[in-house]
Amino acid sequence: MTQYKETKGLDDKFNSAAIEERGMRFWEESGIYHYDETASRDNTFVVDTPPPTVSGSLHIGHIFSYTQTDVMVRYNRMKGKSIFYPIGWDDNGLPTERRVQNYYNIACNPALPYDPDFKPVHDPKADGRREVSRQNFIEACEALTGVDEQVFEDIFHKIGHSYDWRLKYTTIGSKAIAESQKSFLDLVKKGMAKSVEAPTMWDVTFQSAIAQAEIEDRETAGFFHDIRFRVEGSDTTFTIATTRPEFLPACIAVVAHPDDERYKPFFGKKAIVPLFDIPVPIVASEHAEPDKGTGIMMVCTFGDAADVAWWKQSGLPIKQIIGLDGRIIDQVYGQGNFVSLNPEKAKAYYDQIIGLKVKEARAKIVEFIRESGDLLAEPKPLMHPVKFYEKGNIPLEFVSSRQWFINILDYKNELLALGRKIKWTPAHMQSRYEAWVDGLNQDWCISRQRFFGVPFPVWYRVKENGEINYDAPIFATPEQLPVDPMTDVPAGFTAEQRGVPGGFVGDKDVMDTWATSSLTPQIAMAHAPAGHHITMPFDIRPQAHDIIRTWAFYTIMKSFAHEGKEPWHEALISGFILDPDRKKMSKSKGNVVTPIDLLIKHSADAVRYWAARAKLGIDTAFEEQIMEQGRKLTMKIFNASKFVFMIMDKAGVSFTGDYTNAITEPVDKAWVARLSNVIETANKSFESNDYAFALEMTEKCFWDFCDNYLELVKGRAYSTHPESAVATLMLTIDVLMRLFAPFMAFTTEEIWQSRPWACDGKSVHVAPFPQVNELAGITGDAMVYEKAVAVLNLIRKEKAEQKRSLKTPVITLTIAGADKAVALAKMAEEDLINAGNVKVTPVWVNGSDLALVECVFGEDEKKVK
RNA sequence: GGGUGUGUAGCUCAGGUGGUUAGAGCGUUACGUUGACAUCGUAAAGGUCGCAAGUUCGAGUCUUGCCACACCCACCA
Repeated sequence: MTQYKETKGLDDKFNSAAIEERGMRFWEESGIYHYDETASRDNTFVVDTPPPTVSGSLHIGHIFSYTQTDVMVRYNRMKGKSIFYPIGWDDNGLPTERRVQNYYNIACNPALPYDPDFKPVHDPKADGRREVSRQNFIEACEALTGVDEQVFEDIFHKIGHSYDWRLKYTTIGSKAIAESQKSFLDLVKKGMAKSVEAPTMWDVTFQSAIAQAEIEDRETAGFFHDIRFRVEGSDTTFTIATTRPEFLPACIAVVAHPDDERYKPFFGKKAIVPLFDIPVPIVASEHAEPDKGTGIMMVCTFGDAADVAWWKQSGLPIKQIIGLDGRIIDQVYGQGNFVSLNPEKAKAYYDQIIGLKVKEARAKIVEFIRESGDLLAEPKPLMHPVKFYEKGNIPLEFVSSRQWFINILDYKNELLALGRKIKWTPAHMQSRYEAWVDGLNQDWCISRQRFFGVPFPVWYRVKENGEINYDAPIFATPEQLPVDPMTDVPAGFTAEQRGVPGGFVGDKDVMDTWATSSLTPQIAMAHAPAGHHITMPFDIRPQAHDIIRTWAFYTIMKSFAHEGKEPWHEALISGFILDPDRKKMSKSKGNVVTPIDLLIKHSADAVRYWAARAKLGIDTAFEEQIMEQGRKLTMKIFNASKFVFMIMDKAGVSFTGDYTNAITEPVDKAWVARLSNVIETANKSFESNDYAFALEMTEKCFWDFCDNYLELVKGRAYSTHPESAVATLMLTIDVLMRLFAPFMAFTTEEIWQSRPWACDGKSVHVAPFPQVNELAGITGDAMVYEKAVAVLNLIRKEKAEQKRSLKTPVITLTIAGADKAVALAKMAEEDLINAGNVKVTPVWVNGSDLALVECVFGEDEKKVK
């Protein structure tokens, strides 16, 4: 059996570093965090751990929320459950790609063949960015994430998180890829995934489609442009106010509200777009609001989501002018859909904006309409919300392209219903989920035009004329997974047929990183030992509230599609760490403290204490003082325990293991009743995920123990009849260490292993969490203890007020109180005499509240000397 | 514009089912301990529990309205 340490007893001085070393090694070697796959599902606590993104450094926010989960897990472990607590690294996706590109100075070119001899080298200064094949690029990603992951792993070990490291996975690992592809094929089979050519939100920087969940609004400065439009066949004009004049050449219609008297006469007629002289229908539409702008607006290809929606139902021609690179496309005005009453004039204008970026084109068009007199007023500045990709800094555009979509809009009701089957802590986080599902207006676009991600298990036939036939994709078979269509060959074809007429091509996109992350339960199960009994729903999903719309939502969606039920019973939503100015801490503000420094400075248990003090879902200020408080607490736990061990040693009591018969004094039994209350509260709190309250009550009880109970009984423990007091002290340490264990994982282990009694060498973390029935038969009337402390405090207070030492002897003492109170306090008379250094037998008299009637001090012993 | 949450001592936060003079830690000040304690204790100062009504014998705790802040969602001509 693994031994915790060579030496017996506690060190002279509290040394957190040494204790942490011992704990880490002991837990690792004894394998107490290993998942037991033979346990039944009922007897297993299953956690859907969030895999942290490893591109970059670990944030103190990770430490915060992951520690809260660890506390809950430790409680459940002590309740005797087998624990399935996996850990994974989310290394798939854009953040990793960008880091790898810069770190190794390489770029991915999927057209290149794999180079088995390529070795990535950290060389950011090298000239030119070397292009490598997708497989080589992925290997480079894996190499770098491997390094990053080791750093993360070290920190999680140091903070004492109790993952089963044997279950470790990465989201770019082959099993995770296989799971993602399996999920995709299942969605295809169920008719929920389809590939369509449609306008989608497009980021021109990353040149990829993105999903609704990755969009964020930013208040952006812009200008209103009042532009004159003519009504065809008359001199009548009207004014359109727009922030995006560059869309004039892409205008397909003009709309106003059907009840808008100003524009009613125009409906059915045509408007003439200035500069380009495009005749477009003037249409009545509910989605135009009379009181916004001038009440009449242009519909373009495509200014915003409303344009897209309107275009879809109108059947009007598409006039795409913005390309995938965010520049104006080389269209020929006067041809195809680009009709004009004056094609040559239109072409002359349009040709001048071809190839320009959107902003440049806008400036140019403004220049033109100013010259032509169609700009009716100087542009008016305004601030308005504009959609951005959350990681980008150029506004999104709607661009038509072929993408894979998952149908979510048709299942909103089912997804809401599943959300209601999950217990959310805090409960109000459920409304965030509901708000998000309610507000969904796009299906989930899961294809990304990137490289480091899960490829689609799909190929397309190449027609004899060289065109790609997207209508009948060839899907991989389950046996082929994981598959890379860029290198693997579909059944029935040979490698030589790639890219040739009559042959095939692979789908070159990769999946949205959430398409993989949303499968963390399935991925974790794929990494579990054979014969495991894990099933969905999992027990808990811990996560932060910012990713309810992504991770939580997508996981529920996938679970709905694949399992037909909710992915977890409970969602535990953690808050954020705020800096002292109440702002979310972020790297860009430079206010991030690295976790490793905090662990060294305050100790692991102190940082755990800080995290566990905060309730779930509550944003918490970053306060090193709380960590300092935690450090003092661990030290106090250590010293108090050491003191109890010392008392035991001096008292020379040989303990038989039977607390029930050993604890006989009323005041001791009363103290046990106090303990019993705390045990009940702690259990109740943990059951409702309120670990913070369990900690608070435990801590309160512990200080009470140190300040009062210990002071009361230490005299008796040194006396001729120490048995009851010593047994109670031992019992208290036994109980308190287990109550504290989920929080102060290291310190409690040190003390647990150093007990001179009942120490079987097993970890405190697999000892049973204290239960009230352990103390049945011992507890007495808690009031005995309370009254005794009340009297002791009267004496202490009197000494403080007289500015006398607490050791000052009392030579006359008369205490008044109600009969009942006096009777209770009297039961602890011996301890009161000891603790108060009372030299006489106290006189008890009848009164109302407990009070000192007479209290005379003798000479301080020190001064006498 | 809709929603959720928060508003308690200088700071960070507790305050179960409404019940005596509203709590803790940190910070400040003054004493005292320092033979378990790189500590700890006692005490002081500091709060109209965001504001206003209401229910109640009684409200920090329940109801309504308002104010401020944070976040989420939407709009985004």
